[in-house]
Amino acid sequence: MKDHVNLTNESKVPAHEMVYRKLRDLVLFGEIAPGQAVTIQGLTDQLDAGMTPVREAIRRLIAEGALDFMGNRRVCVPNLSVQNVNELIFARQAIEPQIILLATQHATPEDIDHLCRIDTELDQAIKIGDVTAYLRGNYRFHKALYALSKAPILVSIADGLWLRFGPSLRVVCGRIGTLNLTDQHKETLSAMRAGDAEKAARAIREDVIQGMEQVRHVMTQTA
Amino acid sequence: MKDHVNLTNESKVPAHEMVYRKLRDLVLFGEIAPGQAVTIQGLTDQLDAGMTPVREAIRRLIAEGALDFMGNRRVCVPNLSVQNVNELIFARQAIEPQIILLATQHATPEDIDHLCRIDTELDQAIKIGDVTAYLRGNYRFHKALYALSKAPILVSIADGLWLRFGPSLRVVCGRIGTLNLTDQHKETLSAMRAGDAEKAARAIREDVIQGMEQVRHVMTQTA
DNA sequence: TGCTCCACAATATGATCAAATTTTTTGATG
DNA sequence: CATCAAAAAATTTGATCATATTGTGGAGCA
Repeated sequence: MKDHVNLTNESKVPAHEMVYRKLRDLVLFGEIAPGQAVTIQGLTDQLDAGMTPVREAIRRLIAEGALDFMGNRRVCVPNLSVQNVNELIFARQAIEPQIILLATQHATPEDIDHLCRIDTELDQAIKIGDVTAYLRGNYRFHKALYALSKAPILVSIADGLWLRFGPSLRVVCGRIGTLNLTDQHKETLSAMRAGDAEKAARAIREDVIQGMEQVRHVMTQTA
Repeated sequence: MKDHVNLTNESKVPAHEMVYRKLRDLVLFGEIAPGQAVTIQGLTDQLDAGMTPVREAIRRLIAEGALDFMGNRRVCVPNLSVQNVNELIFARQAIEPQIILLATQHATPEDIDHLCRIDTELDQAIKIGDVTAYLRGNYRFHKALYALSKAPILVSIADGLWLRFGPSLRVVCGRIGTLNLTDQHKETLSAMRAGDAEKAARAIREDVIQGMEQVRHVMTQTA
């Protein structure tokens, strides 16, 4: 009688949560391109889920800024304007260094080892030019860093920002290639290992600004 | 012909949007106290709306951090910890001055007159000790300021922060009384009128820190 | 070009099922 | 016989779906 297995989940997570996560991933990693429309019925088919869970997931993503509610009941992944990118740069460089400052204060050597492993995978993805692996790995690196901060509100802000510029990162990679990507992960990690929170924060600020400047560069050309 | 008025709306705004706004107000102005539970069925009765719109509104508010999704499918208005307040202070003082900087650059004399009128109403509310009018007016003042910035992403972040500390402001007012409230609205406005964006930003930073310190003070005692 | 009408997609309702909490019942122990 | 605890029933609440309703964009026609 309990054999009605819920096809997609471990019968623990509700469907609307499941749909939310899938859709979030689709947007965050650029699998639904900026500008592309999103329909409720399209998603009920694509993710084969009911209509109610899909509706709820879309509302959540709209509230987080990952989707845009055009006036006429139409929903799509937003295109970033140059002005938007400037706001994102300001917000990230204002928030993330503080998160890393706190993270450094809480990080154990094991935590830092874990971060190093993620970063190594990242380098590998860059070397072989696997864009999807790079995007996911880069996000995973930053997320792991956030988790150490024990600062849920700041993290939720930073997460919301990712949802906004994430979709454009695939475009950026396509334009400049993974090999030309730079980051400050190594510098951040060595500062963290040394327990120098201020220095780690400065390194991440560099990392953020470098990355976002590349986005700005590409967006300026496109617009 | 369209005289089938929908009791609550102008037959233009969808029900889920209507429910969202009402519920948002209820939370933002502390009419649902921090810690208090929120049930779907309770809201369908209280706001007399269908189940689907209520569901979507709740999801949105959860995504914005205004409501908290406790594990067992239970939802409530979050209680702020001292740690949370510290995060909020940091985030507000990092973001809002930039918004006001941009706002000052776009503000016309008429805009500033409008802000002055709101601030006058605010003083009135303080004088007669009308807590609800004070809370709403204070929010209205900051919102009007935000609107001038033309920076939608930064504004949505700031708005999200209000949703988190707003519920506690009523508690703060109850504790220290409206007459002991201080703000830097006059200083901000005169700097804006003089076109000194930097000074206006500094004034708002003062305003934010002063206000949030009062929250921290009360929360420290309560916890 | 501007109008009417049609089809489709989104919105909203209420029913149904499942899970969780609360209350009641019952049994064991001091 | 009273008290407490564990189990079971009942009620409350959430999740999901099928379906009805409404509104929007576009096709067809003047």
